[in-house]
Amino acid sequence: MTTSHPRLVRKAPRRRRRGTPSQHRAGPAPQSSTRQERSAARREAILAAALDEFSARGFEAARLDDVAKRAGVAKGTIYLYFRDKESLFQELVRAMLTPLIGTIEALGAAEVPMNMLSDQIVELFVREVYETRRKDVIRLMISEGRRFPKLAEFYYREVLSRIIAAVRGLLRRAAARGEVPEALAEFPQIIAAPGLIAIIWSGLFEKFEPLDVRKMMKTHFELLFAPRRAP
Amino acid sequence: MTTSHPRLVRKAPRRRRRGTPSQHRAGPAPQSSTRQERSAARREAILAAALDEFSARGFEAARLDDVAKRAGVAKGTIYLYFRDKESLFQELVRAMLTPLIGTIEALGAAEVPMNMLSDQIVELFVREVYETRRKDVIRLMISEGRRFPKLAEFYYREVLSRIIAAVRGLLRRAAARGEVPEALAEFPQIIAAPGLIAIIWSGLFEKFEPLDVRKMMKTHFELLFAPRRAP
Amino acid sequence: MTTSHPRLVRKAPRRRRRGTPSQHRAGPAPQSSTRQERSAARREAILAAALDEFSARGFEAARLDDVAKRAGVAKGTIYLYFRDKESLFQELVRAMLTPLIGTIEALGAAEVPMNMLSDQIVELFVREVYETRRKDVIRLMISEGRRFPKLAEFYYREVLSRIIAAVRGLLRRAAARGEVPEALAEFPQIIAAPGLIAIIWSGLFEKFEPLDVRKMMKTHFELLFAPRRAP
Amino acid sequence: MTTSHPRLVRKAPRRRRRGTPSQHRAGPAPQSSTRQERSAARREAILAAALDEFSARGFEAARLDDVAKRAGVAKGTIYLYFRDKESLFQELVRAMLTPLIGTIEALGAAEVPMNMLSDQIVELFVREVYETRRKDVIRLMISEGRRFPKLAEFYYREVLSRIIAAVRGLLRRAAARGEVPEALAEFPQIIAAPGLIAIIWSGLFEKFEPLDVRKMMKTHFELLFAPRRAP
DNA sequence: GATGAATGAGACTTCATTCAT
DNA sequence: GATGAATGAAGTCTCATTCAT
Repeated sequence: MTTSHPRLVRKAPRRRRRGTPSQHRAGPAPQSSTRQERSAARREAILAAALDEFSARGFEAARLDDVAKRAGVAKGTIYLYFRDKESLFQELVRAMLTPLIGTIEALGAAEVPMNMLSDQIVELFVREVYETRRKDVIRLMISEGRRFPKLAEFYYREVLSRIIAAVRGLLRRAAARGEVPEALAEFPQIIAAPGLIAIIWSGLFEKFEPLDVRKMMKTHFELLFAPRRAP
Repeated sequence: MTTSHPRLVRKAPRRRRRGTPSQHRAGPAPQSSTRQERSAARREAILAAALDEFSARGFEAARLDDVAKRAGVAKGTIYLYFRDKESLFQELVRAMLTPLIGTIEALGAAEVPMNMLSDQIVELFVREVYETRRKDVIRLMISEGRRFPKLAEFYYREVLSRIIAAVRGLLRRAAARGEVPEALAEFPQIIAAPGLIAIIWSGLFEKFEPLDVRKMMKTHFELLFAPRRAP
Repeated sequence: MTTSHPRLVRKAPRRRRRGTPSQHRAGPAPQSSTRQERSAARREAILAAALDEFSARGFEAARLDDVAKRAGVAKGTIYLYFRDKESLFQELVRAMLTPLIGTIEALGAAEVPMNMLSDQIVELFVREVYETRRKDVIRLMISEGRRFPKLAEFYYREVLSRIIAAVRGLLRRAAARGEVPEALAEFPQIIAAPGLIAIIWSGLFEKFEPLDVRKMMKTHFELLFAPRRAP
Repeated sequence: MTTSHPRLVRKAPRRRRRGTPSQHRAGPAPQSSTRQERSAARREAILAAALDEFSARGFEAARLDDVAKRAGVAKGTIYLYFRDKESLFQELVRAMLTPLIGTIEALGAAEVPMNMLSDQIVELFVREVYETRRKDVIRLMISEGRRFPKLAEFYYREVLSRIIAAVRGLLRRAAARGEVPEALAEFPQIIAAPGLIAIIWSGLFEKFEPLDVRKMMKTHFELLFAPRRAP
C-alpha cells in the first residue's frame, strides 16, 4: 500500500535570472471544466511554482513575481489563494508532508522483524521522499524552519511527533523481540538520520561527490539491525 | 593652513552630507592598546555579531544594520573589514570551521579499536562543536549553503573532504581489524549523521522535545561498533 | 477564497513590509482614459521630471526620489518604465533629440544660396532647440556625455553624424557655387558653434550678461556667407 | 611673451577602478627642503590629482579617496589644504585659469591687423589651453559650472568678462580700421566658439571622428577676417 | 603636520502587497 | 474571479568628513 504520489510535480525548466522576458505563461490553463476544479488546479500550480522558487533561492530571496510567472497567473492571484508569502510557505509544507504520515504510521504498525522491514523503509523513503519534490520540502523545512517557529511547531506536532511515535513503537517491539537494544527506541532520529543527511548532501555536495542513498541506508540498517551476540 | 578664499559655491539646498560622527561609541570597553589589536578585535566583534544575526534570521533576512549595532560599530565600518554581506558570511564559515580540521585529522589517525575511540569522537563533537558557536555555523552552512555554491565548494574542498578522508581511513583500518564491515567505510557520513541531526533538531524542535546528543551518539556508536557475530 | 488555516508563523519582530499604498496620488489630473494612454502619460511625466532634475543638479546629484515626486509617482514606479537611472537618462536624450534629425536633414537638402538659407537655420535652431527643453537636453549631453560613452556613441551615430553629413553636403554645394570656401565644408562644427556656445552661456552666465542668440547667429552667418572678393 | 606653463602637469597613470590596492603612494615625496616648499608641492599634487579625478568622473562621482591616493597623501590631508570637496574644485579652476588672463589681455592690446593676429590667437589657444590640462579645466567648468553658481560668478567676473573686454576692444579697433563689421564686436563669443566646441568635441567624439583644432580655428578666422567687398 | 579608521546620512534599487479595472 | 500597475518601506552599499593617534 503506497501513499498518493505528491501532486506538485510539474518541474518547470530552470529559470533564467533576470533575463529577457520570454514566454511568461505556462501555456493556456488546462481546460478543467468546473470552477472548483480550475480553482484547485490554480492553487496547485501556485504551490508547485512556490516550491520551485523557494527551493532555488530560499524563502526570503524568492520573489512572488517569479512564483506567479512560473504558475502562469498574475501576481495578485496568489493573494486570492494565500494570505501572504508566509502562508504560502506553510501551506506548501503542510500540503506536501501531511499525506506522508498515514503511510509511515501504517509501516510503523507492522509486526515484522526489523531486518526484514528495513528494505521497505528504505524504499518508502526513496520513492516517496527522496525521488520526489518532498525532498525539497524537507530541505526547505530544515533550512528555513528556524525562522518560522509556528511552522516548526505545526510540523513537530502534526508530522514529526507522529512519525517518531510510530518508529519508536516499532523499535520497542523489536527490542522486546531482542532484535535491537532498548536504547535505540529512545532515539528514533537515528533511523532517519542517514536519509536526512542524504537530502542535505544532495543539495550541497552532490556535484563534488555523489551519494548513493539507498546503499547508505541499507548499510546503516544492516549495522543497526544485524543479529548480534548476546551481551 | 586652509585656503582662505571666500566660499564661492552655494551649498546646494537639498544636499546634506557631513555626518556628525559622534564620539566613537563606547562598546564593550576598548582596552586593547595597539591599532592592530583593536582592528582584530573589531573584526572579531563583527564576525560574532554576524553569526548572531545570521543564525537568528538567516542570511537574507539578517540586516547589516543590526550586525553593526550588535558589534558596536557603525554600518560603514563593516565594509572596512569585509567586501560585502556575502563576504562576511563566507569569512564567518571559514574562520570558525578551519581550525577544526587539524583536530579531526589527528583523531582520524588514531590506532585504537573503534569502540574505544567512539567516546573520544563524541566528546570532541560535543565540546568543540555542539556546545560552541560552531554548532550555529554548521547550521548556517546547512541552511544557506545551497545559495552560496562557492562557499559550498570551499567547504567541501577544505573541510568536508578532509574530514571524510580521515574518517574513512579510520573505518578502513577498523574493517581490516574486523571491527566493522567494509561497507561502512564507504559511508563515513553515517558516523556524522546523528550529530548533524542533533544540530538541526536543536534549532527546530528542542523546545518541544529535548534531545540528548551525547547519549544518542553513544547509542549509535554502540550499535555500529558492537562486537558482532562472525557472519 | 483565502486559505483559512490559522497563521502558523510568528511575524518576525523586526520585519515590516506591507506599505500602505495610500490613494493613487492626484498629480496633474489623470483624465486620459485608456490604460495605454495613462501609461504613456506617466512615461512622459517621468521623463519631463527627470529632465528638470538632471538639468538642475546634474546626473549624479539628481535624486530619483525627487524625480518621482516631481512626476507625481512613487519611487518604484520609475522602475516600471526604466531599468535604472542611467537608462532613464539615455531614454531622455534619445526621446528628445531623435525627432530633430529629419527636420535638419530636410533643411540640409535645400538648394538655396547660403545667405538666403541662413535665416531659416537660425529660426530652426531657436524655435526647435533654444526655446524648448531640447536646449536642456543638449546641455546635459554636453555636460554628462563623457561619463556615458555608450550614450555618446549613440548620439554621435544617430544624431550628430547625420547632422554633420547634412550640413557638410549643404556647404559643399555652396562651395561649388562659390559662396563659401571649400575649407568650410570640412568643419560643419563651425556653423553650429555659436548656437552651442549660446546654450552653454545661457546656463552659466545669462544672469550676468544676457546673450541674444538670434543676433549672434545672424552676425556669424553674415560674416561666413558674405559675398567676398574673388581671392 | 608667453604665460607660465600650467604647473599641474604630472599625469598619473590611468587608474584601475576598484582594483587591487597596488602601490598607493606616488613614491617618496620630492625632497624639497623648506617646509613651505613642501607644503606648496602637496597642494599642487592634490590639485593635480583632483583635476585627474574630476575630469575622469565628474565632480560628484569623483572620490576624494582616489584623489588622495593619486596625490600620494592621506585622505585627511586634503582637508588641511582645502575646506571641502567644493573648495577643492573652485581652487582648481581658479589656480588654472587665473594665470591666463594677463596673457590674453596683452594679446588684446595688440595693434595689428586681425588677419595677422589670428595665427597668434590660434597658437595661444592651442599651446596654452588645448594642449594642456587647462582644456580639462574648461571642460569641467562647462560641465559642472551650473551647479556651482558662485564659481560661475567668480569665473565670469574674474576671467570671462576680462577676456571678453579684451577681445571686444580688439574687435572694435579692427572695425574702426574697417577690417571687420562693427557687429562682430558685439559678440566676442564668436571668436572663441570653435575653440570651445573643439574642447567639447574632443571629450565626446574624438574617437569617432578626430578634429583638427588648429585648422578649424584658422578656417574660421580666415572667413571672419577675410578682406571683404565694400558693402 | 599627517594619517587613515571610523562614522552615518543618504542614494539606488527591490519586492510584498494593494486595488482599480 | 483575475489582473498587473502602482506603491513605499526597507536594505545594501558609498563616501565626504572627522578626529584620535
